[in-house]
Amino acid sequence: MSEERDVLANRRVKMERWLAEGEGYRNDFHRQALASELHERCEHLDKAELAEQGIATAVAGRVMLRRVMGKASFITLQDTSGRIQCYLNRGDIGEAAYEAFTQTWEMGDIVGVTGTLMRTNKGELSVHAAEIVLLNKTLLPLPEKFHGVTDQELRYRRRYLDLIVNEDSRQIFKVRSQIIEKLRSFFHQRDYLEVETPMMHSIPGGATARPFTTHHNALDMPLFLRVAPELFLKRLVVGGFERVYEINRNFRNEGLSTRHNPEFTMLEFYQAYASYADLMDLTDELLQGLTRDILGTQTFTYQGIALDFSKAPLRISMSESLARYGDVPEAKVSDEDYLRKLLADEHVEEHWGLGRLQMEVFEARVESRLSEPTYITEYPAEVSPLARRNDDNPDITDRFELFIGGREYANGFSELNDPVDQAARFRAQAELKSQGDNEAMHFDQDYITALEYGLPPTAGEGIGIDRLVMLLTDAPSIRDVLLFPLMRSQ
RNA sequence: GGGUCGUUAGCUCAGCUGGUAGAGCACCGGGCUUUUAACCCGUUGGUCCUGGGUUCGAACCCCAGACGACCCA
Repeated sequence: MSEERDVLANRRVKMERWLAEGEGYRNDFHRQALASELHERCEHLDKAELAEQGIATAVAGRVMLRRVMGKASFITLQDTSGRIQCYLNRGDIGEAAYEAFTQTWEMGDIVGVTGTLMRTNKGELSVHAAEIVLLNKTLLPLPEKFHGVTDQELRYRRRYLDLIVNEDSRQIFKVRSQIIEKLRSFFHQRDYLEVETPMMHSIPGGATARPFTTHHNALDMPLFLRVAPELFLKRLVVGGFERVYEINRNFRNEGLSTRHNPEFTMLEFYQAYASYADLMDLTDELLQGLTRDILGTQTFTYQGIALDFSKAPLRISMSESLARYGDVPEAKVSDEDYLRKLLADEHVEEHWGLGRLQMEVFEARVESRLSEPTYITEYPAEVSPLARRNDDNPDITDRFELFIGGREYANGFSELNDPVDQAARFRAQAELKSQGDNEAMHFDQDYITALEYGLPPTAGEGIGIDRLVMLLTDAPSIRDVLLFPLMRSQ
């Protein structure tokens, strides 16, 4: 391979030439406009009007396209807002600058262009350059200019390349930011206080999930990355912050899939003097507002599944859902032996009671069939260690989960505020843990103490933000909505 | 953990029944003063994922492995 023909060596040579002959890494170029601003501002101006007005501007960005035609050239710059074309004419910018452009500028370089706005014969808005500046060079070539990066792994591992090249990907993360902004304003409008609670827990709690473990050296103490903020948020309600929410990361030591990343973002919110039914109403409002504001419509498709958020989701109880979607005869819904037989192919523990069996059958046979938005209510107490028991039936709780397209999006319930019952439920969880269930909860005495000071009647809910972003951006994988998804190290 | 598919030039991809590899873009040289993935002419560029095996001969067939995507659990 001859040196001059080697792409990488060539770029190094040009970099050295630029450092030797150019102005180096300067940081005094002042951009006056973004690409999108110029397009908006000049939308209604034709070629003659632009020529007459001679609007001066300065743009900066990365060179994405380059068309050299002898003594004149076009380059297409990309900035955070979009793309703008620049017209470089040797007579206008001078022979030396034009020579530098043709000899040392490359695709991917970061440049500044000062000039006046014009429209080409074909009607494209362009900056007619008076002065051009090379602000930084790329040592590595960008991906192919038309196809970009299509290799999924490379898109995840080198997200910056994906972002440079794929507008769709940039759009997903802009929408993600908008969604989070909307969520914050939704809760602020309703007098919720945004709080941050610990990510490092000495006793992991708030969800049945396996935690990551770590260690604090100075205190010589084991610590766990949180699996949920729930128990801390309820301590705050005990403390008198009657409406709190947190948007932050949770960590669960589970496998990776298109729906699971070990760290993921969760919204949790708690409202005193509210019930789980109030939160379903609130969630309806939230989703209707989000779909309207983000998508501009309440009917859309996710991965080909038609969804309609203009009407409130169905609300049906778990046992009802087993009969309606799970092909469980109504008379058998509470028949332990029958349910156990249904789960013959699954992992089943001898000590599981009716509630756990119903939950397992639900997950195996019902969940994936809940295509249109549906709340499942009346979860068994056995699988809901933090939820308030139902007044009419102590074996079930005032809890719901929201399913859309066969996937869980939200989990909410009236909070268990009876410290004696909560202690008993913790003991049951600890017993499961001692039997080898590493997803079971620990006994959290400090949380019981907090409850003993009195938690007002409260309802709380968690919504997975990543899944919500997937839903609203029609993304097939959670990795598409995480800037830097966890990847096996190379 | 199981199944399916994939891995070929810097990038995006072809490559037939097994006969030792091609295109476009990028790069290099030349031409071109309103182009649009600019164009035209001429070059250059390969650990065909890795290791075995079959064969006169393997990118291609077989075995094992690595990595990835998707589906299932």
